Amino acid sequence: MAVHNRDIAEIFNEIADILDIEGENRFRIRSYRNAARTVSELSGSVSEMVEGGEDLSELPGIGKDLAGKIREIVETGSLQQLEKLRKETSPELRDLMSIGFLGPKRVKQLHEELGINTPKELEEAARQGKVREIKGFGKKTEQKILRDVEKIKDGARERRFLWSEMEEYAEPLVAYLKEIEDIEKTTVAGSYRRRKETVGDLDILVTCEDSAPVMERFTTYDEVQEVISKGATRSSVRLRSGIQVDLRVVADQSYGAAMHYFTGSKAHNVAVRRIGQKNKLKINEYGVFRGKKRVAGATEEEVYEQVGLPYIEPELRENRGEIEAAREGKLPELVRLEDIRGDLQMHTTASDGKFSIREMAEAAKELGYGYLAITDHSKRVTMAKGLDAKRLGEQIREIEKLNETIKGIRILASCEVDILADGSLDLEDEILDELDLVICSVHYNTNLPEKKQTERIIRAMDNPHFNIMAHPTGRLLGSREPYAFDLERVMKAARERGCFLEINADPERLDLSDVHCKMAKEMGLKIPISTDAHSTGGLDHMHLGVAQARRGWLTAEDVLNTRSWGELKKLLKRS
DNA sequence: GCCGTTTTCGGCCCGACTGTTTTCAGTCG
Repeated sequence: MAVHNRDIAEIFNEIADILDIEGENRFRIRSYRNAARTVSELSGSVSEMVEGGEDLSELPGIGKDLAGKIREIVETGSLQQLEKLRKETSPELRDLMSIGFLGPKRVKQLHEELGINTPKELEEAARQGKVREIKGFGKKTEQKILRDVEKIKDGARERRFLWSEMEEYAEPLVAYLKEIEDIEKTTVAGSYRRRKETVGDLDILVTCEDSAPVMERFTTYDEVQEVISKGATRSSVRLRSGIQVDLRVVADQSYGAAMHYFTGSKAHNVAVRRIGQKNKLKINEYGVFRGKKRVAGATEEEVYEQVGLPYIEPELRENRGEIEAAREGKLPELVRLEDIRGDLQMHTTASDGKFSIREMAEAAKELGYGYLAITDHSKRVTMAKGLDAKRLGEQIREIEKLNETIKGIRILASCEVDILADGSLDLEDEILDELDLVICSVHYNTNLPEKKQTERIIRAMDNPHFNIMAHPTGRLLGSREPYAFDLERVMKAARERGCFLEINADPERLDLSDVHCKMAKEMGLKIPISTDAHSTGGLDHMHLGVAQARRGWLTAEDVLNTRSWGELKKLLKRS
């Protein structure tokens, strides 16, 4: 059984939690958490690195000791140290930490003084009024515990929202806050600004002189269900949707420092501050300070300048090499929405789309594109009225006619052809030969063993008509895991054959992920960004795909459809 | 447990809010 990066990260996180409750040295605990993060965000497989004899201590945050532990996990599937810890302690206490404001110290207290191990026992004790008797706990804490235990039972676990879902909450709230006269700037920071594909909560930054009216307006917003905290510079609320929103108010002269601080990521901030520290600078949300003297703070550019770095785009701030790249002047100039010149995947009424070819073409023209590819499903996808060779032939003829009447944009004849279980394509070569390009995807037999799935896809790429693999991993954010296959091998195969893997800009897919984009880039594989629109409105999702590409370090050069159709055609041509 | 342009020891990012206390620990971001 292969050990995945996630398994290793989970073991380290569990060790960290147990040590935390045990009251171990907090820096040692941090080391385990850092290592968990490093491993889980790595694009390649740690197991394969171990098998390939690579030196794991080269990885950031992983030294000789943890490298040895990773090797043990890969080779045996478990870690002696964790098994021992589980025996010596009460590992179920971990669950208690998932209750809001209960951290390791309080969990330990509850365990030692009341013998509490589970949320159920905690509820009992709180109901009987035993919790308030512990030193440091009180009536309010006891009530909060009862409320939170209830929430856990309701299954109302904190969830992450799609970026596009979050936008629907963020924009109206920002507009609402901006109605206050004295407000100078209002910006959503946090992972929303970094354009992470899913966002856990909203961090809003406001600059103004007097914070009181802002806090008042914020905490009385009509979607607020609960005010978690309310202070002079910071307040937190929970909306009815379950989203937590944190609002920070600072003076305008601190805007840049505060933006930097609240945009994160945490790991990026820590790294930047560490550089500051070495240069005798203190960096906080109010500015950059040398002793007591503020030397920067109004803009983010200033903050970076003080630590000797150029401005780093929010999408890159994950401490995944951007600081080193910045230091060496090797930051990529990220692709922008304006660079996109065409859309290479969409559906029409011929299969499961809502609009005609003409309507899609006119909408694409409105967006300023030079071309669009019509990629209805092939016949295997019966549910979506997939096209057979005859109907596709008719569509090709229709497109030819439309191209004569609609000026200023070129409609490309294409198809989203299913990759069948044996790796053959769902349509015959004769008809594929008539298309401008061919998109291929897996919709069925998604649970083949990893090796078979990988070979199936690569076999499909052996067909010289295969140009682009659509939604390559098949994942749906929050609801479906990627199917099991070796993406790295598929990428290598694509590069060898002149095929490509797309970023699907559908809000639920965003497939490839940021990490996979970077992996492709490092392999020298260019990537198209397509919307997979099923309506004219769906074409607007392009910005989501571009954001994903930016998070994956892609430049306009790295993205296929930043080119004219003439140039693109040459790149698609397989020898 | 990691790490090094103060390099093999002695550090490890920084501040706000809450609840319970009476000066601060715990937790969070």
